[in-house]
Amino acid sequence: MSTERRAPLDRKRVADTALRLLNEVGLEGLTLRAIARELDVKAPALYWHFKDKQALLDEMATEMYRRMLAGTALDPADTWQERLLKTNRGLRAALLGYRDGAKVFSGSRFTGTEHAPALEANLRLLTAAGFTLAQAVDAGRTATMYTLGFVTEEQGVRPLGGEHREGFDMEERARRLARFPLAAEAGTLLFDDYDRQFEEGLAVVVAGVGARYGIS
Amino acid sequence: MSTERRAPLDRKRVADTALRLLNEVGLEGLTLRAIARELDVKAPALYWHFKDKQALLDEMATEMYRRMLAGTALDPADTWQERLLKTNRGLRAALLGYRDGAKVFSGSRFTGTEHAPALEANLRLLTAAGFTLAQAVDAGRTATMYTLGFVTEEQGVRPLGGEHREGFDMEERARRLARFPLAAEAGTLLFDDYDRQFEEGLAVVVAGVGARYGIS
DNA sequence: AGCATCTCCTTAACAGCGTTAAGGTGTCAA
DNA sequence: TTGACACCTTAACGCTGTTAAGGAGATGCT
Repeated sequence: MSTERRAPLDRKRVADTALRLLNEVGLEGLTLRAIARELDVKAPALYWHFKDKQALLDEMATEMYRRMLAGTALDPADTWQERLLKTNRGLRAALLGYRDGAKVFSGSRFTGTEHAPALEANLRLLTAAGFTLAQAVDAGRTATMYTLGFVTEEQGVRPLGGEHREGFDMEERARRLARFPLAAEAGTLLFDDYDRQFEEGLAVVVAGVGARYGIS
Repeated sequence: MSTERRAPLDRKRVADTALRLLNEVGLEGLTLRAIARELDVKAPALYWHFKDKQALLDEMATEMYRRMLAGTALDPADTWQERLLKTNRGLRAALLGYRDGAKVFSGSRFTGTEHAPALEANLRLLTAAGFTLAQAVDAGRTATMYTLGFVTEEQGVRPLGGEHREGFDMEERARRLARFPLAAEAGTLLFDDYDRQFEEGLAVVVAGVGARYGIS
């Protein structure tokens, strides 16, 4: 009979475990009871560390953000275009790293101030490149909103990189849209190669930032 | 004793009622039992008309889209810029018309082919303006993803145009970010005047479409 | 007229959810 | 030895989406 006592939980261990579990069961399967079972604990124990489930989701989002920072090398010599591309590619990669990652992320708020250094660095780089502070903020937000929207949609259609959700039979779609030739032809373009789609849209946003604020 | 018999339900009546109720109770309060009560019916009755709750949410999203089309006047003489602006302003307005509108919308798929005529019209206008079909699709998608991401965030912070969610005290934020002057100063810019923010980002996207595809 | 069929809804129930209340056990300090 | 505190358990509550089974009213067939 083992008298080994499990080390006490802390917020980070809970969030890490929950993130790992998220990839196995998805957001709708991510119940407090399942997380607790994984931690060898009963569900109400989690309420000692988090005031409710949303607080745990907030911590998970913060941890996702930390891992995104760790996975995105920010070179101070980046041009503003490179920086915008890098941060948004990094954001997408981080979100795609978890099933329903975008939903978890955009439904939550960060718990600390850990996002401040990166925000500061990006604002500094863009203002140094000639943007006003307001322009830098608007540019970053526009790109971020695009990325969040894109990945949310991407993960809604293709939850973990596998099959499509039902109702996406291309042949049947083309038949239904026979009276709308452009829309029908667009079908193959609409659902293929998300990497290319994302890069294309991101390039549009970056080009727009340069064009609208007159900075190249 | 009234022998009046309620007219039988249909999918549209259910979806309409659910949309009205959504604005009173929000997505998390939108239970099948609450919807059924509103329709003077018991919850399992809804399963006669919808195979599950997601099917009802899909119908609601489709109805939102119909109302967006009805509220957006599409002039065939629009320039491509005007068309992009109009459709995305209309999309945002439609989403903002319902509590958690963006979440309902982007978590769902349309039920029919009713989106096809508008899609066809937009693709026709953009290709006539000189875009290739692939470019037109990419341009429209980029703008739509931006709008969906933006409104999702907007409604997450300010669920129905009222107060902010807790944790958005500006003074306290500035104090915490004392070591990050640009980030601190950006605070007032970050959370003010969503209309202006949205228009600015949309203008960036439209400018980017023109710049990247060389069409003005 | 009588019987069957189909539509639309009800009653009853199930497993599972987030959450709260109350209490127990181990550890460390006085 | 006593008390306080950190951390977790057991039990329960009201709620959820969903299924199974069946009943009432209209419609059509013989």
